[in-house]
Amino acid sequence: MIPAHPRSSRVTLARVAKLAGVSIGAVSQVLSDNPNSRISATVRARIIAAAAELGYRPNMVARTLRTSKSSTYGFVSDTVTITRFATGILRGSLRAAHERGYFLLIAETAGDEEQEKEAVESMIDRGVDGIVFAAMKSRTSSPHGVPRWVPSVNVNMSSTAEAISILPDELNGGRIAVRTLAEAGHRDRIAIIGHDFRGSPDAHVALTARRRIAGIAAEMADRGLEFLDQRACDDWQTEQGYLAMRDVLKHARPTALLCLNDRLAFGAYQALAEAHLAIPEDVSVLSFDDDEFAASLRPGLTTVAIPHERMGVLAIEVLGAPGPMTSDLLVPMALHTRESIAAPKTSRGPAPHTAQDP
Amino acid sequence: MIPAHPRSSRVTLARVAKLAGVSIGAVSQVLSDNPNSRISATVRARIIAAAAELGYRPNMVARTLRTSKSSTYGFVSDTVTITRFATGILRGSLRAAHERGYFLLIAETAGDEEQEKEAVESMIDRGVDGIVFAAMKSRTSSPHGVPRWVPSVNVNMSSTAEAISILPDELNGGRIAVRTLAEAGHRDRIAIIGHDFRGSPDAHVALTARRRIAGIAAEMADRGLEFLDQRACDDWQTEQGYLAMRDVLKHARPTALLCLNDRLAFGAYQALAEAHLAIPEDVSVLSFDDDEFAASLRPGLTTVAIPHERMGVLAIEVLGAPGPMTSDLLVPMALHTRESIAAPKTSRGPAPHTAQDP
DNA sequence: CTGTTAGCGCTTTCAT
DNA sequence: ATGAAAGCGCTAACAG
Repeated sequence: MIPAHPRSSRVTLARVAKLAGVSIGAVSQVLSDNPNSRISATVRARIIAAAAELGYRPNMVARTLRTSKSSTYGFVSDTVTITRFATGILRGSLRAAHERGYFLLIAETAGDEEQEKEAVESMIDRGVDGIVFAAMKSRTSSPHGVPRWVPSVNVNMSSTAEAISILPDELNGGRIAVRTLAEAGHRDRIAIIGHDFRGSPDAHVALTARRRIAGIAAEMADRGLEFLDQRACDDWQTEQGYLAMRDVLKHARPTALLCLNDRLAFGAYQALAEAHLAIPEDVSVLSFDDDEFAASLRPGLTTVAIPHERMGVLAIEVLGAPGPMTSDLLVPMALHTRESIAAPKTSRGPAPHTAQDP
Repeated sequence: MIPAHPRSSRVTLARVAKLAGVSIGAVSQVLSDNPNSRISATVRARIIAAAAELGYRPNMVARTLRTSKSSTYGFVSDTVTITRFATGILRGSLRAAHERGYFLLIAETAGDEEQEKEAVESMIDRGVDGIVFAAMKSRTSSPHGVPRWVPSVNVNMSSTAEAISILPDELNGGRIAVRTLAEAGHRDRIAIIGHDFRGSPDAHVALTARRRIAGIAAEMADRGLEFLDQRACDDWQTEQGYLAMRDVLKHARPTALLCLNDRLAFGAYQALAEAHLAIPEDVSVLSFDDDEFAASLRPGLTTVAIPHERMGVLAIEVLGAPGPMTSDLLVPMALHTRESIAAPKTSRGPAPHTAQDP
């Protein structure tokens, strides 16, 4: 009796076996490329032909049940969507996963620990082979309650768990920024927005931002440079950038402006425009992140980009790697050059590369 | 002999049954809330207690194999990430799915038909209960090769397939835009950027955009209004907005500007600033989409928003609905009011709501 | 009312 | 070299 099956009539190994005139086991061996099993070439060919004719596709659910291997990773983030940061990571992971024949099961937790725990459990119930934790806002995450036998990796968040973390190399990013400005010829008239290097470190600043700041400070020191002016911002949003820049212009006339992220720079652009100061002729602007709108600004904003996608790719590679890795991964940040930087008007030509005291 | 199981020792129904001193079947009935089976309250309590004590979690893979129901939907899009549009839909779907205990399996196809087909097949291999197709760029999609017995729904794309589509109500959105401007008092000096209403319809314009344009035209006609000036743009990017606005200003001096999307408006802002024209005092600006940066502009851009999230939510609701729906769903667009609109300087006060001929 | 049984489709020993 | 058979963990139909 042929039961009218619910899911239409998906082709199973049994059907292929019957058509090829062999056993189910034999078909399985051939179609799942089992290495240690010698099936005669003729039979093998017959099986493959039968499978093709029937349009056989393996039932991954059954295979997963049998092998405890699902070709699926979980991807949990406080915000998967919204910001370019999160979507960049997702994009990278998606691509890397696809290349390996994997799919991603997504969950968004809004930073809520309970939701995260629930998501992780549900994912494990569904047999994921590993989980990537990504974060926008978090500084240091608490352990997410992943059983030891489920591989996991943290992206853009350092965790107290034993899993490894993938982070942008903000320290070097900060250095790159200062170097870029210095090599364009800016030395004594650089202003910075987002942090006050004379004050104590902002308590609210996230971990990675702190490294960014440290990198900037280090490179400034190495070159014997000091900021002409600096403004701390309690939040790195457009509005604060606008306000801070207006403030700066009341007191000083920088040739270059370093913004701690693109949104601040966006605000600064507006303040600069209001003051009828041209970018980059009057003041060069450099920032961090390479947000979506950075290329749409006029002139295009030169910025030290966070390697979102690369980080997402690495996350998948780590999950797929055999042994547990030991140390965190620092992914290099790269300068995305657009039109917002020029040599200062007053002292033309690039400055010498070596540090020089005044 | 207790085999050292691979996935640590996940608690199974068998373990719970043993602890509770009942059969596996009984436990299954209780824990999966099988309605038609009368298990005595005492036994039921004993089972629940045992499950709790052991921390039992159902193996969804096994359950799926048995029931052909995975509590998982596929989400395939040409670009899941990058644009706010796509991520908004994803966000909505994610939330709605979560509320129903569902997860989303994601795939990004870059608009490639081969990739899409492959993704769909792989998802079905994994037993998804339905698939949502979302699109950024597409106009009309070809059928995606989904078997009839897998529910599917299209978001922001009309398909030739028999699945229903969820689309923004662009026609009304266009009307809202014109009405907003008219009610603010703008009548005879409205310029528009992105399309030339005197020419033939731009062949390259996507389907939804075409409806947007039709809505604008209809509302203008209903009110007996005509555009002071208009510029077609072959691509709705920031740069074209800037160029178009500069052009407009050479010939005309509008009191209001209608941009066919936010990026064009962003460019127009820049041209307006260059011309030392203040928004909204000198010219009001209104556009469409509510892109991420719309709130960051200065002044904040008033825009007719695409209901991304709502569309994403509806997609999941449609998949979960019992019977196949018949007609497409048009989701209303809403005006997001910010600061870019004011009454025109020349003729103060709102215009009468009824249309009036010149 | 409860326990036993028969698979879902697949992989993997183990006999032949 | 190939086929038969035993489950992975669960649900649903059927005995008891």
